[in-house]
Amino acid sequence: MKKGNGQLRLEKQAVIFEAALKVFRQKGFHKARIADIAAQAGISYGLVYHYYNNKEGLFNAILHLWWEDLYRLMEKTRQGGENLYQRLRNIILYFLDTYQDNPDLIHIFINEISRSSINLKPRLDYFKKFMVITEGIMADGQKAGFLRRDIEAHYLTYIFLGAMETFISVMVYGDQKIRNDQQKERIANSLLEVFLHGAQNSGQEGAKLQS
Amino acid sequence: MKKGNGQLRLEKQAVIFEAALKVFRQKGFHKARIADIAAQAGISYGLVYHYYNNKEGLFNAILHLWWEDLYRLMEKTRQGGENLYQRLRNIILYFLDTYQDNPDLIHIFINEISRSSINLKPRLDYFKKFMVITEGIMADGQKAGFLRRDIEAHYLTYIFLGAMETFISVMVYGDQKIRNDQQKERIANSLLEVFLHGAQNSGQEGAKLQS
Amino acid sequence: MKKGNGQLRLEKQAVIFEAALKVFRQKGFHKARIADIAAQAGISYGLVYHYYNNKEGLFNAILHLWWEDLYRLMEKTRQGGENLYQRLRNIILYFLDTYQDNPDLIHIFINEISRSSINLKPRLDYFKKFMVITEGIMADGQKAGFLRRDIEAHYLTYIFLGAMETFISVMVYGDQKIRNDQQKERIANSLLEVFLHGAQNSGQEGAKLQS
Amino acid sequence: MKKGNGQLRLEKQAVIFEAALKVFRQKGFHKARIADIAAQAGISYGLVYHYYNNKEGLFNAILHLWWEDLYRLMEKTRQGGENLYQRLRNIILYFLDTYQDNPDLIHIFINEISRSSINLKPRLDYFKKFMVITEGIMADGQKAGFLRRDIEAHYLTYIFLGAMETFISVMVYGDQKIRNDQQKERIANSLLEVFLHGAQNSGQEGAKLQS
DNA sequence: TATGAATGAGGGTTCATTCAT
DNA sequence: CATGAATGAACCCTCATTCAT
Repeated sequence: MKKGNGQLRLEKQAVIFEAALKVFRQKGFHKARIADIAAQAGISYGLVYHYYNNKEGLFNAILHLWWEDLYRLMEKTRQGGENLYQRLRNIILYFLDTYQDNPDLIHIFINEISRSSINLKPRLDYFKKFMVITEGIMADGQKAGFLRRDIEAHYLTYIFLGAMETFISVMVYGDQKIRNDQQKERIANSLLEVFLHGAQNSGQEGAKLQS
Repeated sequence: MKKGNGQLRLEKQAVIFEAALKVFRQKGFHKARIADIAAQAGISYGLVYHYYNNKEGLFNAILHLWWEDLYRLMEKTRQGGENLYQRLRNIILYFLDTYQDNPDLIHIFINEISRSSINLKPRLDYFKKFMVITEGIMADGQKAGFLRRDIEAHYLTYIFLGAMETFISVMVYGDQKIRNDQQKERIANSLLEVFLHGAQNSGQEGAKLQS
Repeated sequence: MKKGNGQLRLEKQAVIFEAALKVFRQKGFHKARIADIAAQAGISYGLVYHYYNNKEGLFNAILHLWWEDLYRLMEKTRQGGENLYQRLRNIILYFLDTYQDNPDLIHIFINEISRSSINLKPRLDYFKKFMVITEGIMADGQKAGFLRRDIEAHYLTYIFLGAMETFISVMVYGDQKIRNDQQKERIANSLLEVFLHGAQNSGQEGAKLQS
Repeated sequence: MKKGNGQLRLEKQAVIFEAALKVFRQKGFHKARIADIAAQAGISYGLVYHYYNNKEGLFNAILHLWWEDLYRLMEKTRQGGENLYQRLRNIILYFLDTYQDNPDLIHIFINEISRSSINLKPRLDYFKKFMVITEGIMADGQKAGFLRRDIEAHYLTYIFLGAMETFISVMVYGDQKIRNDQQKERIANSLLEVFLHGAQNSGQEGAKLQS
C-alpha cells in the first residue's frame, strides 16, 4: 500500500515535471508562471509546492535530469571500451535522440541551461563537468594517436561541442523535425567528418587556400 | 546651438547606453532594473525614458549595435576581395577584438543575445541574417573549390560558428583575459586549423580511427 | 473497550498537546505550523484535525489549561484559610513551579498569552478574571488591615502581578534555570518583601529621599 | 529646492509612519497588511515601499522611535543630577505622557514590542539596554543609601518596571483615558509609593502579617 | 483512526512605467 | 531636460483546512 501511494506520488510528480518542461520551453524560466505549469498539469498551483520546493527547485529537477542522463551516457561509453569515433558519435546521438524523444528538454537545454543567466553558478558547474569529461575523451584520442597533438585538448573540446550545440540550436529554432534515423546519421556524420577531417577541400584547389 | 544640444543628447544617450551594457551584463536582462542602469549612469531613472522608449528599447539598441557592426564587417570583408581564409579569420577576430575592447558587449551577446528567450523573434532574425551571410561565404568557398562540397554549406556554417561561439563562451565564463595579439592569433589559428583540416591526426594511427 | 478507546484518544490528544506546547513556544502562534506540530507529535498533520477543531482550538486548549489550573490554585488557596502572605506566595510559587515543570507553558504564557494580539477578547477575559481574583485578595488584605488602604486595591494588584510577571519574563528570556527550592524561596521572598515593605532603605538616608 | 523636496519626502514618510502606527495598533504586526497601512495613509501600497524597505523595516522604524526616545530621556534624567525619586518618576511619566500623546505607540509597545515573538533578538536587545540603564539607577540608589541593599539591584529593576508596565497595560486594554495631570500624578505616586514604602499597612495589624 | 493529496485565499514584494513639477 | 513620487499589475509562496481513501 505504501508502495502504491509512493508510486502515485511519483506519477503526479512526473505529470508536473512534464508540464514544467512544456511551459519552461514555451515561455522560458523567467516568464513561466507556476500557475501556468499547474494549469498545464491540470492541478491547482498550490499542489506544485507539494511536490517541489519552489520554481527554481522544479527547474533544477529538469536540469538534473538532463545532466545526470548525459553523465551516465558518457560514463557508459567510457566503460564500453569504444573507440574515439564511437564515443563522439554517442554524444552527438544522445543530443539527437533527446531532440527526437524529448524536444522540450533539448529546447530548454539550448535556451535556458546552456546559456542565459538564471542560476549561473550551479549551471556552469554542470557544464564544466561535461566539458571536462569530453576533454578527457579528446586527451585519450591524442594519447592514442588518433587526434593531432598540436591543438590543445580543450580547444578541440570547445570546437566539437560548440559545433554540435549550434547544430542542435539551429534545428530547435528552425523547428526542424528529424524524420528518420538516416537523417540522424547524416548529421552525425557531417559533424564528425568535418571535425575529424576538416572542411577544406583536399584537392588541389583547397591546398592553395592559405597561400 | 541646436547641433550642440543634439550632441549633448547623444552624449547622454551614450552614457546611458554604456551603463546599460554594464548592468545588463552583470544581471542579465530580466534582473537588470532601470533603476540600476540609471544609478550606473549617474542620472535619475526617469531620465532613461527620455532617451529610450523602455527597457526593451534600450536592450534593442545594444542588440542593434552588435549586429549592425557585425554586418558591416561582413560586408566590408566581402567587398575587400579577401579569400576564404581571410574572411573567416576576420569574423573570428571581430569577436576576439570585441572581447577585448567591449567585454560587456560580448558577454551580453553570449548570455542574452545568442540564446535565451527574450524577444525571441527579432533576435532570431538578426541571427539568421548572420548565418545567411556566413553561409554565403561557405558557398563561395565551395564554389571556388576551397571547401569540400559533400557537406552542405549551412552545415559548415553551423560547425564554424558553433565552434567559435563556444570558444568565446568559455573565455567569457572563465573570465579569461586576452593578453596580447599573439594569443588572439593562436586562438584564431587553432579554430581555423581544425575547421579546415580537421582534428584527426593525419599520420598512420589516425587513419585507423573509423575502421 | 469503549473506555479503552477513549483513553487512547485522550493519550493521542495529549501527545498532540505536548507537541503543540513545544512548537508554539519555539515559533510563536503565528509562525507555528500545524505541520510542525504534527511532525513533533510524530503523526500526520491531517490527524491533528481529528482531535482539535483547528489551530486556534489547539491554542485555546493550552490557554485553557493554563488558566483553569491557575484559577483552581487561587480557589484552593482562598478556601484554605491561608493568610495574605501565604496566598500571594502561592501565586508566585505557582508561576515558579510551572516555570520548572513546564517551561514551554510558561514561555507561551509570557509570549503569547500574557500579551500579543492573537484572539484578543477571550484572552483578555481570562486575564481579567485572574486580576479580579487577585484584586479580591488585595481587598481582603485591606479589609483585614494587612494592606494599606490609601492605595486602591486594583493598583496594588497591578503592581504585584506586573512585578511578578516581569520577574518570570526575565527568567524566560534569559533562559535562566531554577536550580533548587532555595532559589525559588529567594525570588518569592524578594518579591514579597519589596511589595510589602518597599524598596526604600528604612535607615536615615532613605528618609531624605523625597525631600 | 532640494531641501523642500526632502521635506516633502519626510512629511510623506511621516504620514505613512502615522498610518502604520494606527494599523499596527489595531491589528498587530502579523495581521496588519501593507495594503491597510497604505489605505490608511491614503496612498497606493507600492508607495510604502518607496519609503520603507518592507513591512519589518516600517515596524523597526516605530520600534526605533520608541526606544531612542526612551533612551534619550533616561540619559537626560541621568545628566540632570536629579535624585532617585525624580528619576523613577520621570520614567513613569514618560510612559504616561506617551500614553496620552501617542496612544498607538504605547499600545504597540505593550502588545508588539514588550512581548510577542516578532523579531525576537533585536527586540530583546533594546529591552535589555533599557533594563541595564534602569538597573544603574537602582544601583546608584543603593550606593547613595536610598534603596535597601539586601535585595539585588536587578530584582528591584524587575519589580519596578514590571509594576509600571502592567499599570500601563491595564490602562491600554481597558481603554482608559487619562483625563488630567492630576490623574497622572496619582498613578505615578501610587506606583512609587508602593515601590518605595511597600504595600503593607504600617499600623499594628500589618505587622502581624507574616507571623 | 489515519494519511497526505489537493485546494486556494491571502499577502508580501518587485519594478516598469507614467507624469506632475 | 531632469527628478523621483506615485501607481498597480504581476507573481511567488505559505499554509490552514478539507476530504477521498
